[in-house]
Amino acid sequence: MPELPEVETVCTTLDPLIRGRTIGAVGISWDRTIGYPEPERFVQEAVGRTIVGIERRAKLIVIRLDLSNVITVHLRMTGELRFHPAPPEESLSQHLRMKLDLTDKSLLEFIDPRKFGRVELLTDVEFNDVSNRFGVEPLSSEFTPPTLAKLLSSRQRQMKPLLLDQSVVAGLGNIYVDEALFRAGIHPLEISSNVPVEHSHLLHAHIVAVLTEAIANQGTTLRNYRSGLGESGSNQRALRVYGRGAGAPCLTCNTPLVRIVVGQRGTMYCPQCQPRISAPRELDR
DNA sequence: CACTGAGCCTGCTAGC
DNA sequence: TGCTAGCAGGCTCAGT
Repeated sequence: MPELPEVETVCTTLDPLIRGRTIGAVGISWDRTIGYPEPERFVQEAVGRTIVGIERRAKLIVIRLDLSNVITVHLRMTGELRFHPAPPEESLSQHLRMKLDLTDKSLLEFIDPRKFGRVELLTDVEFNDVSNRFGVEPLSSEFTPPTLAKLLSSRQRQMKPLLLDQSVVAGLGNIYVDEALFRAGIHPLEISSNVPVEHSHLLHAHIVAVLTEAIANQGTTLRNYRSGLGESGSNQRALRVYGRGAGAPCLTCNTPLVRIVVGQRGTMYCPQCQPRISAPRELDR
């Protein structure tokens, strides 16, 4: 599923392609894809707008329009935003949920088999409210080792749910949290306030490294993810725990990896490399 | 505050 | 071969 590196890749590939183009028409084939406003109004307000740029905030694709509006796209699990320089000959994807026809005949398609993805049209002011609900951007200069140390020490939450919480750190998802915790040697159920400062500094470095490497590899393609040009990423071969089966040997120590469910999400870790610091609570068993 | 579970969805796979 | 049950999970909301 698309997380920060995948969304970043989509944005950087799409920006030079759609910047400066104007929306001529909007097609909506699954109403609930439009999260806000009502589909009718979405169309009214989008048509005629010129795209001035595209950027990322957390896992949101932010398409900046003229007249102080934005279109945000959240890919959720299986969403794909794909640009076509000219209308495809035939066979529109059966999973096409929305498309923007641009006035130069090019088009931007939103394809989403699972229908979890959402597209919204907001004013800059409304978008700022959305943006302010997200936590720190992990690749920004504001994300420092002391910043992360404080985020961990000020709460008593399990590490994995904490890192997945978009209001704490923005853009991390299941893949990169598992990978960063593995590299930092931190158990996914460890209580955040019990993580020593040196360990949190290590985690900081690994979060940055894991995301930076994934962006360099154009993202992780396990199933659906594609860039704005329809290309797969190659970061899947850099994964050390995510996507490997329970019992697969740890690449560091050969210990069989363990799979648990945390907050409804499958979680892989190495019991040898990621030991608990504090005593596990009853419920963690 | 921290945590749990339901609901949203459909393609894929394991098992019969 | 053909069918079905169960799994995958980001996010929001309601309840403990």
